[in-house]
Amino acid sequence: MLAGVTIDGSLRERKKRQTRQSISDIATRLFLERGYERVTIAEIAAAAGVAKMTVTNYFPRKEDLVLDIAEEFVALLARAVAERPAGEPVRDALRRRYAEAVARREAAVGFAGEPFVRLVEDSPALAARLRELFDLRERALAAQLAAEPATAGDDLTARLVAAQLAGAYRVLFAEAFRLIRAGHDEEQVAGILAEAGARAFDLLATAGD
Amino acid sequence: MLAGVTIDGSLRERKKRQTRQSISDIATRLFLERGYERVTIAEIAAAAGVAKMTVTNYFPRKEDLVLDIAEEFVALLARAVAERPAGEPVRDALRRRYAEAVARREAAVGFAGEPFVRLVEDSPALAARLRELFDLRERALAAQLAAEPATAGDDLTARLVAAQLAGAYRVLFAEAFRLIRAGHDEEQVAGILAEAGARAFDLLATAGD
DNA sequence: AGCATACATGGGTCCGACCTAAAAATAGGC
DNA sequence: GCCTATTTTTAGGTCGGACCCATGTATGCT
Repeated sequence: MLAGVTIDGSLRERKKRQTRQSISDIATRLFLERGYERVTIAEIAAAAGVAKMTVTNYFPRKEDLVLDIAEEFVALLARAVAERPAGEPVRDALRRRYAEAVARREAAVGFAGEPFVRLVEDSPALAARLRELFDLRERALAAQLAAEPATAGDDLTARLVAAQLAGAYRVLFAEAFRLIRAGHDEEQVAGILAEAGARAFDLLATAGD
Repeated sequence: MLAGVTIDGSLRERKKRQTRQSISDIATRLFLERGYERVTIAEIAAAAGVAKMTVTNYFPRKEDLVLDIAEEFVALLARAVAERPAGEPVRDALRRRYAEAVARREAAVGFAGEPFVRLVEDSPALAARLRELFDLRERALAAQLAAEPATAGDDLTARLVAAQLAGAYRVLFAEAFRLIRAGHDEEQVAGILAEAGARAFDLLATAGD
């Protein structure tokens, strides 16, 4: 409790992770088979062999069963800025980080299987949750920029710059989904996005520093 | 029917508008009194003296009862671009239109009473709907830009530029809400926004043309 | 005036979100 | 190893929003 780090190897922790993973896997399978809105929480619980409330405990909202990378997704840009080498302009750091994410086929920039892409884009609830995540990402970046020496104190400018930069990432994410839906394979998508990313960041004014 | 313009003075049309307006007014009053989530559709229907389904017929989603300016809100930017004088750069048109909207205290750029602002921002459902409207606004602008001679054919660039421009409007809208919540009166808000708008558009690269 | 259309009604279903009390499982002290 | 405190899971329920249907009623058109 005090030493809250009840090591993640404890029986309790392990079982929790197992239960969580099992629920998530079963839910994903059902969603891909039949579509997001046509699977109910009760069905997932039944299929996973747990109580309805257990599903809700692990995933407060149904959308969380699908979009389970929230933390990483939201923090991506703020982290890239915070961890950049001293003296590097913000825009350069984000351009670099984007290229890296594409090279690594990271989900946070839009890499996913076609069925998953369709699942998310065809469901109003999931699309709404994705918008919310983009919004949180932009806010996190704005907070980080406001804490930077260069922008310090000027919150409005920080928010404006964050909107420009996060906006580029968001459009590129949508482009990734579009390409995947159009049937391009991962390698093609990566190639096109690398070039699109370069163009996107060239378009941006040298804002931030 | 064929000459579908069954003039809006017909009895049927008038009654429809009355019913709609009456439901909307009563709903707004209840929401401001008790908060969005603590008023049910059934209560609104009862207070308005109509059937539950009638409320649903006019306002398919509960959020529509509050955010009833969707069409105007969504079209604002695309329209400003479409209707600008020949030869005027896109960015200039939007800068001009923003100043005009502020001068006119238009709701589409964030002018509203403080209770209304709190109502919207404190409700997850309404905040989500607002995000959706911003998204639709950006898409409408992107579509308009893609149809412009200068950007024609390059959809990705159109989407990137639209994100930058619509992003500025979105941040300025949030700033308006923030100022209103902080207790500034309409005149103060207008003054601050006029200046903030100028800064926001200065920050943007000369994109679009 | 009469007929087709469109609107409103009431009665229902379904599901996600949430609650509560109690049961089951585990961790830690002894 | 046992007992107790804590955490996790369970069962069964309420509530509200979205939706559907058949029916009734009012309006517009000819």
